[in-house]
Amino acid sequence: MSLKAELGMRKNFDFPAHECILGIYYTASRLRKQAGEGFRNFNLTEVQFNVLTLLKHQSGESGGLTQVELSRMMLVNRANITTLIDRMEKAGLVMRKPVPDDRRYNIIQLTTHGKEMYSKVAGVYHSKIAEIMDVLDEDDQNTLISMLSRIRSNLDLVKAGEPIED
Amino acid sequence: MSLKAELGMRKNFDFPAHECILGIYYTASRLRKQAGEGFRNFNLTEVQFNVLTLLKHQSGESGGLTQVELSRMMLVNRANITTLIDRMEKAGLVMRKPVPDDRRYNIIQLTTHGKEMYSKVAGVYHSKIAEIMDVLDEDDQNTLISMLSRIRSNLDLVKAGEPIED
DNA sequence: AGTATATTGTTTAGTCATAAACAGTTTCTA
DNA sequence: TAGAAACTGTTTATGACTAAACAATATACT
Repeated sequence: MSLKAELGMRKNFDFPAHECILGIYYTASRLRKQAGEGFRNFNLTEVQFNVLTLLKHQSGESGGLTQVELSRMMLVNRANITTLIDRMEKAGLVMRKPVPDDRRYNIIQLTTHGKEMYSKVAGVYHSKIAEIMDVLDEDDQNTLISMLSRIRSNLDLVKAGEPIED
Repeated sequence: MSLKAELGMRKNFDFPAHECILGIYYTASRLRKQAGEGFRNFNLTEVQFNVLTLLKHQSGESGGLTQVELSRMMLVNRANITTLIDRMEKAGLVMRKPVPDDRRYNIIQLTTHGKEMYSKVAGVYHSKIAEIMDVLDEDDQNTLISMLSRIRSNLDLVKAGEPIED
Protein backbone atom coordinates (compact mmCIF):
# COMPACT_ATOMS: atom_id res chain seq x y z
CA MET A 1 0.00 0.00 0.00
CA SER A 2 1.37 3.37 -0.99
CA LEU A 3 2.12 6.12 1.46
CA LYS A 4 -0.37 8.26 -0.41
CA ALA A 5 -3.15 5.77 0.26
CA GLU A 6 -2.09 5.15 3.86
CA LEU A 7 -2.29 8.84 4.68
CA GLY A 8 -5.44 9.50 2.68
CA MET A 9 -3.77 11.99 0.37
CA ARG A 10 -5.39 13.41 -2.73
CA LYS A 11 -2.30 13.86 -4.86
CA ASN A 12 0.85 11.90 -5.58
CA PHE A 13 4.33 12.75 -4.49
CA ASP A 14 6.29 14.81 -6.97
CA PHE A 15 9.42 12.64 -7.01
CA PRO A 16 10.70 9.37 -5.50
CA ALA A 17 13.42 11.04 -3.40
CA HIS A 18 10.73 12.86 -1.45
CA GLU A 19 8.71 9.68 -1.05
CA CYS A 20 11.83 7.94 0.32
CA ILE A 21 12.32 10.59 2.97
CA LEU A 22 8.67 10.57 3.99
CA GLY A 23 8.67 6.77 3.95
CA ILE A 24 11.54 6.78 6.45
CA TYR A 25 9.78 9.38 8.62
CA TYR A 26 6.43 7.65 8.69
CA THR A 27 7.85 4.17 9.18
CA ALA A 28 9.88 5.41 12.13
CA SER A 29 6.84 7.17 13.51
CA ARG A 30 4.63 4.09 13.22
CA LEU A 31 7.29 1.84 14.74
CA ARG A 32 7.66 4.21 17.69
CA LYS A 33 3.94 4.46 18.24
CA GLN A 34 3.46 0.71 18.20
CA ALA A 35 6.45 0.15 20.47
CA GLY A 36 5.15 2.83 22.81
CA GLU A 37 1.84 1.02 23.18
CA GLY A 38 3.67 -2.11 24.25
CA PHE A 39 5.92 -0.35 26.74
CA ARG A 40 2.92 1.33 28.30
CA ASN A 41 1.90 -1.99 29.84
CA PHE A 42 5.08 -1.75 31.86
CA ASN A 43 4.74 1.94 32.79
CA LEU A 44 7.73 2.59 30.60
CA THR A 45 8.24 4.86 27.60
CA GLU A 46 10.20 3.85 24.53
CA VAL A 47 12.93 6.38 25.31
CA GLN A 48 13.24 5.03 28.84
CA PHE A 49 13.56 1.49 27.51
CA ASN A 50 16.25 2.77 25.18
CA VAL A 51 18.18 4.10 28.19
CA LEU A 52 17.83 0.76 29.99
CA THR A 53 19.12 -1.04 26.89
CA LEU A 54 22.12 1.25 26.53
CA LEU A 55 23.02 0.94 30.21
CA LYS A 56 22.66 -2.84 30.00
CA HIS A 57 24.73 -3.40 26.86
CA GLN A 58 27.01 -0.40 26.39
CA SER A 59 28.25 0.31 29.90
CA GLY A 60 32.00 0.73 30.34
CA GLU A 61 34.28 -0.28 33.18
CA SER A 62 32.51 2.19 35.44
CA GLY A 63 29.39 0.05 35.29
CA GLY A 64 27.37 2.75 33.60
CA LEU A 65 27.38 5.67 31.18
CA THR A 66 27.66 9.43 31.62
CA GLN A 67 24.79 11.65 30.56
CA VAL A 68 26.82 12.94 27.63
CA GLU A 69 27.53 9.38 26.48
CA LEU A 70 23.82 8.62 26.66
CA SER A 71 22.95 11.77 24.73
CA ARG A 72 25.42 10.87 21.97
CA MET A 73 24.16 7.32 21.64
CA MET A 74 20.58 8.56 21.55
CA LEU A 75 21.29 11.46 19.20
CA VAL A 76 19.70 13.95 21.55
CA ASN A 77 20.84 17.13 23.22
CA ARG A 78 22.44 16.55 26.60
CA ALA A 79 20.02 18.99 28.22
CA ASN A 80 17.29 16.53 27.46
CA ILE A 81 19.00 13.74 29.40
CA THR A 82 18.84 15.70 32.65
CA THR A 83 15.07 15.55 32.99
CA LEU A 84 14.86 12.07 31.46
CA ILE A 85 17.22 10.68 34.10
CA ASP A 86 15.37 12.72 36.75
CA ARG A 87 12.19 10.86 35.89
CA MET A 88 13.88 7.47 35.69
CA GLU A 89 15.67 8.06 38.97
CA LYS A 90 12.34 8.96 40.55
CA ALA A 91 10.89 5.71 39.18
CA GLY A 92 13.77 3.81 40.76
CA LEU A 93 15.13 2.51 37.44
CA VAL A 94 18.55 4.19 37.49
CA MET A 95 20.83 6.05 39.86
CA ARG A 96 23.38 8.86 39.48
CA LYS A 97 26.75 7.86 40.92
CA PRO A 98 29.20 10.73 41.44
CA VAL A 99 32.76 10.23 40.21
CA PRO A 100 35.47 11.35 42.67
CA ASP A 101 38.15 11.62 39.97
CA ASP A 102 36.19 14.14 37.90
CA ARG A 103 33.45 15.98 39.68
CA ARG A 104 31.93 17.33 36.47
CA TYR A 105 29.99 14.21 35.68
CA ASN A 106 27.98 11.34 37.12
CA ILE A 107 27.84 7.73 36.09
CA ILE A 108 24.30 6.59 35.41
CA GLN A 109 23.78 3.01 36.52
CA LEU A 110 20.91 0.57 36.48
CA THR A 111 19.34 -0.18 39.85
CA THR A 112 18.21 -3.68 40.70
CA HIS A 113 14.69 -2.62 39.75
CA GLY A 114 16.03 -1.25 36.46
CA LYS A 115 17.79 -4.52 35.66
CA GLU A 116 14.67 -6.53 36.46
CA MET A 117 12.55 -4.23 34.34
CA TYR A 118 14.92 -4.58 31.40
CA SER A 119 14.92 -8.37 31.65
CA LYS A 120 11.15 -8.46 31.81
CA VAL A 121 10.59 -6.17 28.82
CA ALA A 122 13.50 -7.05 26.53
CA GLY A 123 12.22 -10.51 25.67
CA VAL A 124 8.84 -9.24 24.54
CA TYR A 125 10.44 -6.38 22.64
CA HIS A 126 12.90 -8.54 20.75
CA SER A 127 10.32 -11.10 19.74
CA LYS A 128 8.03 -8.32 18.48
CA ILE A 129 10.87 -6.80 16.48
CA ALA A 130 11.72 -10.17 14.98
CA GLU A 131 8.09 -10.65 14.05
CA ILE A 132 7.81 -7.22 12.45
CA MET A 133 11.04 -7.53 10.47
CA ASP A 134 10.16 -11.03 9.37
CA VAL A 135 8.65 -9.58 6.15
CA LEU A 136 12.19 -8.97 4.94
CA ASP A 137 14.60 -11.86 4.53
CA GLU A 138 18.13 -11.49 5.80
CA ASP A 139 19.48 -10.23 2.48
CA ASP A 140 16.80 -7.57 2.31
CA GLN A 141 17.46 -6.56 5.89
CA ASN A 142 21.13 -6.09 5.13
CA THR A 143 20.27 -4.14 1.99
CA LEU A 144 18.04 -1.88 4.05
CA ILE A 145 20.70 -1.37 6.70
CA SER A 146 23.22 -0.51 4.02
CA MET A 147 20.98 1.91 2.11
CA LEU A 148 20.07 3.80 5.27
CA SER A 149 23.73 3.95 6.22
CA ARG A 150 24.61 5.41 2.83
CA ILE A 151 21.93 8.08 3.26
CA ARG A 152 23.35 9.05 6.65
CA SER A 153 26.87 9.26 5.24
CA ASN A 154 25.67 11.50 2.46
CA LEU A 155 23.91 13.72 4.99
CA ASP A 156 27.33 14.59 6.37
CA LEU A 157 28.65 15.46 2.91
CA VAL A 158 25.64 17.59 1.98
CA LYS A 159 25.88 19.38 5.29
CA ALA A 160 29.57 20.06 4.80
CA GLY A 161 28.72 21.72 1.47
CA GLU A 162 27.39 25.21 0.92
CA PRO A 163 25.10 26.45 3.68
CA ILE A 164 21.54 27.41 2.80
CA GLU A 165 21.23 31.07 1.85
CA ASP A 166 18.02 33.00 1.51
CA MET B 1 30.02 3.37 8.47
CA SER B 2 28.11 1.17 10.89
CA LEU B 3 25.53 2.48 13.29
CA LYS B 4 27.66 1.11 16.10
CA ALA B 5 30.58 3.27 15.04
CA GLU B 6 28.42 6.33 14.35
CA LEU B 7 26.99 6.24 17.86
CA GLY B 8 30.25 5.35 19.57
CA MET B 9 28.95 2.08 20.95
CA ARG B 10 31.11 -0.54 22.62
CA LYS B 11 29.21 -3.63 21.57
CA ASN B 12 27.53 -4.88 18.42
CA PHE B 13 23.83 -5.30 17.85
CA ASP B 14 22.50 -8.72 18.69
CA PHE B 15 20.61 -9.29 15.43
CA PRO B 16 20.01 -7.57 12.08
CA ALA B 17 16.28 -7.00 12.69
CA HIS B 18 17.14 -4.76 15.61
CA GLU B 19 19.76 -2.92 13.59
CA CYS B 20 17.15 -2.32 10.86
CA ILE B 21 14.75 -0.73 13.30
CA LEU B 22 17.42 1.45 14.86
CA GLY B 23 18.73 2.32 11.42
CA ILE B 24 15.28 3.63 10.48
CA TYR B 25 14.99 5.57 13.75
CA TYR B 26 18.39 7.18 13.56
CA THR B 27 18.17 8.00 9.86
CA ALA B 28 14.82 9.68 10.44
CA SER B 29 16.24 11.55 13.41
CA ARG B 30 19.27 12.78 11.48
CA LEU B 31 17.16 13.81 8.49
CA ARG B 32 14.83 15.78 10.76
CA LYS B 33 17.69 17.48 12.55
CA GLN B 34 19.36 18.54 9.34
CA ALA B 35 16.09 19.71 7.82
CA GLY B 36 15.31 21.62 10.99
CA GLU B 37 18.57 23.53 10.73
CA GLY B 38 17.65 24.65 7.24
CA PHE B 39 14.13 25.70 8.14
CA ARG B 40 15.45 27.72 11.03
CA ASN B 41 16.81 30.27 8.59
CA PHE B 42 13.19 30.98 7.68
CA ASN B 43 11.84 31.04 11.25
CA LEU B 44 9.98 27.86 10.43
CA THR B 45 10.02 24.40 12.00
CA GLU B 46 9.96 21.20 10.00
CA VAL B 47 6.48 20.37 11.27
CA GLN B 48 5.22 23.78 10.22
CA PHE B 49 6.71 23.34 6.76
CA ASN B 50 4.95 19.99 6.61
CA VAL B 51 1.63 21.74 7.30
CA LEU B 52 2.33 24.31 4.58
CA THR B 53 3.12 21.50 2.12
CA LEU B 54 -0.03 19.57 2.93
CA LEU B 55 -2.21 22.68 2.62
CA LYS B 56 -0.53 23.54 -0.68
CA HIS B 57 -0.79 20.12 -2.32
CA GLN B 58 -3.54 18.19 -0.59
CA SER B 59 -6.28 20.76 -0.13
CA GLY B 60 -9.77 19.77 -1.25
CA GLU B 61 -12.53 21.81 -2.85
CA SER B 62 -12.81 23.85 0.33
CA GLY B 63 -9.38 25.32 -0.35
CA GLY B 64 -7.90 23.81 2.77
CA LEU B 65 -7.91 20.90 5.21
CA THR B 66 -9.61 20.28 8.53
CA GLN B 67 -7.53 19.76 11.64
CA VAL B 68 -8.46 16.09 11.71
CA GLU B 69 -7.36 15.68 8.10
CA LEU B 70 -4.05 17.31 8.94
CA SER B 71 -3.60 15.09 11.99
CA ARG B 72 -4.21 11.96 9.90
CA MET B 73 -1.82 12.97 7.16
CA MET B 74 0.81 13.81 9.75
CA LEU B 75 0.18 10.71 11.88
CA VAL B 76 -0.29 12.79 15.01
CA ASN B 77 -3.05 13.13 17.57
CA ARG B 78 -5.59 15.78 16.68
CA ALA B 79 -5.07 17.49 20.04
CA ASN B 80 -1.62 18.36 18.87
CA ILE B 81 -2.88 20.20 15.81
CA THR B 82 -4.77 22.72 17.94
CA THR B 83 -1.68 24.36 19.40
CA LEU B 84 0.32 23.90 16.21
CA ILE B 85 -2.27 25.83 14.20
CA ASP B 86 -2.50 28.37 17.03
CA ARG B 87 1.18 29.14 16.59
CA MET B 88 1.01 29.20 12.80
CA GLU B 89 -2.07 31.43 12.88
CA LYS B 90 -0.22 33.79 15.20
CA ALA B 91 2.71 33.81 12.75
CA GLY B 92 0.27 34.72 9.96
CA LEU B 93 0.95 31.57 7.94
CA VAL B 94 -2.54 30.01 8.04
CA MET B 95 -6.10 30.93 9.00
CA ARG B 96 -9.05 29.03 10.48
CA LYS B 97 -12.14 29.41 8.30
CA PRO B 98 -15.41 28.32 9.96
CA VAL B 99 -17.73 26.08 7.92
CA PRO B 100 -21.42 27.12 8.04
CA ASP B 101 -22.65 23.68 6.94
CA ASP B 102 -21.02 21.86 9.84
CA ARG B 103 -20.10 23.94 12.81
CA ARG B 104 -17.96 21.24 14.36
CA TYR B 105 -14.92 21.98 12.27
CA ASN B 106 -12.81 24.67 10.63
CA ILE B 107 -11.03 24.68 7.32
CA ILE B 108 -7.37 25.58 7.69
CA GLN B 109 -6.16 27.63 4.75
CA LEU B 110 -2.88 29.18 3.71
CA THR B 111 -2.68 32.96 3.98
CA THR B 112 -0.88 34.99 1.33
CA HIS B 113 2.11 35.05 3.66
CA GLY B 114 1.87 31.27 4.06
CA LYS B 115 1.85 30.76 0.30
CA GLU B 116 4.82 33.05 -0.17
CA MET B 117 6.70 31.29 2.61
CA TYR B 118 6.03 27.89 1.05
CA SER B 119 7.24 29.04 -2.36
CA LYS B 120 10.38 30.50 -0.89
CA VAL B 121 11.31 27.43 1.15
CA ALA B 122 10.10 24.57 -1.05
CA GLY B 123 12.71 25.08 -3.74
CA VAL B 124 15.60 24.90 -1.31
CA TYR B 125 14.05 21.93 0.46
CA HIS B 126 13.49 19.90 -2.69
CA SER B 127 16.95 20.50 -4.04
CA LYS B 128 18.46 19.45 -0.69
CA ILE B 129 16.37 16.29 -0.68
CA ALA B 130 17.41 15.47 -4.20
CA GLU B 131 21.03 15.98 -3.24
CA ILE B 132 20.75 13.77 -0.17
CA MET B 133 18.94 10.94 -1.94
CA ASP B 134 21.33 11.11 -4.85
CA VAL B 135 23.42 8.34 -3.21
CA LEU B 136 20.72 5.88 -4.21
CA ASP B 137 19.83 5.39 -7.86
CA GLU B 138 16.19 5.27 -8.87
CA ASP B 139 15.98 1.48 -8.59
CA ASP B 140 17.41 1.57 -5.09
CA GLN B 141 15.05 4.36 -4.11
CA ASN B 142 12.08 2.31 -5.25
CA THR B 143 13.43 -0.72 -3.41
CA LEU B 144 13.72 1.35 -0.26
CA ILE B 145 10.20 2.73 -0.63
CA SER B 146 8.88 -0.78 -1.15
CA MET B 147 10.73 -2.34 1.79
CA LEU B 148 9.56 0.37 4.17
CA SER B 149 6.03 -0.05 2.90
CA ARG B 150 6.16 -3.78 3.56
CA ILE B 151 7.34 -3.14 7.11
CA ARG B 152 4.43 -0.77 7.72
CA SER B 153 1.96 -3.31 6.34
CA ASN B 154 3.34 -5.97 8.61
CA LEU B 155 3.05 -3.62 11.58
CA ASP B 156 -0.71 -3.73 11.09
CA LEU B 157 -0.72 -7.53 11.03
CA VAL B 158 1.49 -7.88 14.08
CA LYS B 159 -0.68 -5.39 15.93
CA ALA B 160 -3.83 -7.28 15.00
CA GLY B 161 -2.31 -10.40 16.53
CA GLU B 162 -2.15 -11.30 20.17
CA PRO B 163 -1.76 -8.33 22.51
CA ILE B 164 1.29 -8.14 24.75
CA GLU B 165 0.73 -9.80 28.12
CA ASP B 166 2.95 -9.45 31.14
C1' DA C 1 51.43 29.53 38.37
C1' DG C 2 47.86 31.67 36.04
C1' DT C 3 44.91 32.43 32.24
C1' DA C 4 42.31 30.66 28.41
C1' DT C 5 39.69 26.82 26.65
C1' DA C 6 36.85 22.83 26.93
C1' DT C 7 33.61 19.70 29.17
C1' DT C 8 29.56 18.22 32.09
C1' DG C 9 25.34 18.89 33.88
C1' DT C 10 21.58 22.16 34.76
C1' DT C 11 18.04 25.75 33.99
C1' DT C 12 14.91 28.40 31.12
C1' DA C 13 11.91 29.32 27.31
C1' DG C 14 9.67 27.36 23.63
C1' DT C 15 8.00 23.39 20.19
C1' DC C 16 5.94 18.96 19.37
C1' DA C 17 3.82 14.82 20.93
C1' DT C 18 0.41 11.68 23.67
C1' DA C 19 -3.87 10.26 26.39
C1' DA C 20 -7.95 11.40 28.62
C1' DA C 21 -11.82 14.04 29.44
C1' DC C 22 -15.06 17.68 27.90
C1' DA C 23 -18.50 20.63 25.10
C1' DG C 24 -20.68 21.47 20.97
C1' DT C 25 -22.50 19.62 16.82
C1' DT C 26 -24.16 16.21 13.62
C1' DT C 27 -25.97 11.70 12.41
C1' DC C 28 -27.88 7.33 13.33
C1' DT C 29 -31.56 4.64 15.09
C1' DA C 30 -35.25 2.90 17.77
C1' DT D 1 -39.05 12.78 17.44
C1' DA D 2 -36.05 11.61 21.25
C1' DG D 3 -32.06 9.47 22.80
C1' DA D 4 -27.72 7.18 21.61
C1' DA D 5 -23.60 7.27 19.10
C1' DA D 6 -20.04 9.50 16.47
C1' DC D 7 -17.20 13.34 15.26
C1' DT D 8 -14.43 17.91 15.80
C1' DG D 9 -11.86 20.81 18.29
C1' DT D 10 -10.12 22.15 22.88
C1' DT D 11 -8.03 21.77 27.53
C1' DT D 12 -5.09 19.61 30.94
C1' DA D 13 -1.31 16.95 32.55
C1' DT D 14 2.77 14.78 31.19
C1' DG D 15 6.96 13.35 28.38
C1' DA D 16 10.49 14.31 24.95
C1' DC D 17 13.06 17.47 22.40
C1' DT D 18 16.01 21.96 21.10
C1' DA D 19 18.94 26.12 21.73
C1' DA D 20 21.10 29.21 24.65
C1' DA D 21 23.15 30.63 28.70
C1' DC D 22 25.23 29.43 33.20
C1' DA D 23 28.25 27.42 37.11
C1' DA D 24 31.48 24.13 38.40
C1' DT D 25 35.27 21.61 37.15
C1' DA D 26 39.19 19.92 34.42
C1' DT D 27 42.77 20.57 30.92
C1' DA D 28 45.85 23.08 27.80
C1' DC D 29 48.94 26.79 27.05
C1' DT D 30 52.35 30.32 27.71
